[in-house]
Amino acid sequence: MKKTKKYQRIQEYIKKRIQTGKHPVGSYLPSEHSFCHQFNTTRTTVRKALDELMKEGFIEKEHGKGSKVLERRKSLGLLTVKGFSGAIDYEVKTILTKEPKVTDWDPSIAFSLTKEEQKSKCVYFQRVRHINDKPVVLENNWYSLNALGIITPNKFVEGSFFKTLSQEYLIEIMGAEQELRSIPATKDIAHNLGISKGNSILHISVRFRTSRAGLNLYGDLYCNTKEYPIRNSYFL
Amino acid sequence: MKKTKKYQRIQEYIKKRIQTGKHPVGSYLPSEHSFCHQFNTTRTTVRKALDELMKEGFIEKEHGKGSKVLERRKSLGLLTVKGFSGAIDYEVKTILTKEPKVTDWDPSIAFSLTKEEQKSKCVYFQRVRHINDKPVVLENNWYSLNALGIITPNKFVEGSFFKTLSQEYLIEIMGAEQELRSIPATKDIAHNLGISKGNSILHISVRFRTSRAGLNLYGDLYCNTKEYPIRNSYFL
DNA sequence: AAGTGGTCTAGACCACGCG
DNA sequence: GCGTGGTCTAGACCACTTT
Repeated sequence: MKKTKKYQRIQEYIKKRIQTGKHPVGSYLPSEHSFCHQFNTTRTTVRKALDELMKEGFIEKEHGKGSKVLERRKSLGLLTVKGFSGAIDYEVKTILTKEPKVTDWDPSIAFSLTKEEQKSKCVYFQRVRHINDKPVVLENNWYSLNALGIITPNKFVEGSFFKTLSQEYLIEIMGAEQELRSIPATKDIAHNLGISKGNSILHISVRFRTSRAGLNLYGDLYCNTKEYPIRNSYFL
Repeated sequence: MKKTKKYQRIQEYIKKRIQTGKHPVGSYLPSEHSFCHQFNTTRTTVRKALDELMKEGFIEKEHGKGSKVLERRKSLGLLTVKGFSGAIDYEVKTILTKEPKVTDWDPSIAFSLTKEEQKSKCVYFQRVRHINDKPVVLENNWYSLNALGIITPNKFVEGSFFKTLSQEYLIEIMGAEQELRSIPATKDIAHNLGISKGNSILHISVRFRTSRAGLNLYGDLYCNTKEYPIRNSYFL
């Protein structure tokens, strides 16, 4: 009857414990040996489970010490799974300019919606990211109401939407697609970012795919890159 | 005496054979079993070597069939290790507008050079990428003369600089850093891209780190994203 | 049925970090 | 010295693809 693989069950067990705070960020997991006892298996299998968690960015291993729980900030293209703000490596203050509310889908979304999404209303909210008290990124977010329901911002874990999804709903980001364009600022964008209409800004459209069936997160970011360019690094 | 790990030796052996064309793209590697005989080891070790090659993007596995050699096009941020053009998923024609030549370093490079690089002259060349016979990306490239020497474009493998590095020099890309800015086109850029001065374009500065000590590849890309936005996807 | 990769067992020894 | 993770052996059985 059981079809799931043993290493996957162990992997999911540990992942859930990390997501629900049983193993806080910075702490060490129990040793591989003790997992072997707990699950009546061998190190090969336990190590396979831990390898997968490492690939997913939940832990890192330290030779001679143990497996340490990481803040999940795995790079995903320009952005990170920790949140939209991850692309900017300065101190960022976030101001919610439009509270989450149910609306129709915005036709400006750069990706084609699934049939399920088209049948659903969507939840929309807007935020502005500030660096040194100057607005730098204007950010629109959408997701399907049917797939998740409305999440009120006062429920945000540490103010982060992605952290809330992971820790409260056990939803993880699985992948993303994005489009980048350089455009002149419209009057509205310019007003929000405190710049002049027509200034060059970076427009990033992104779709995050999640581990919950039918749930995608859509984002539309307008970045003033004049003082704070978007930076990131990659390693193979 | 021997310090290298067995799986690493197997990994390097197979990688070299892929890079030198002994296992062409699309073909299947010998079976895990046969590698076990060849290296007098067990499948665990062979599989570890193949796992690493999979992570590096050289192969993929097909259950019941074998390990297939891939065209190495692993995504690296916006770009790909196959080449700068990888960020644009249309048919791209490349025109070499300035042949590789030895010059001083351009102060416009967005990254700080290493001491070694500062002591060396650099090799510079410029290309323009066309889509549907329209110029879309203007690309400046630099690297340290001392670290590699000058590579003449008629030696480019299939016209690709990165393929040349991999197949002729066994140099692989290890990582990259980049900065993105939205800027108005200068007169020179506008001229090269056939647009008007002041139009919004995307400026990408990138440094690729390679497996050869002291060799970084610097790139400066000016992209007209009006008709062809930069697209990419990621999976965790 | 034969051959491939995927999972798993039950050990062994080594390299690293720390008290 | 002890506990940790890293490498490796020598098998077994399963799942998938092809003939």
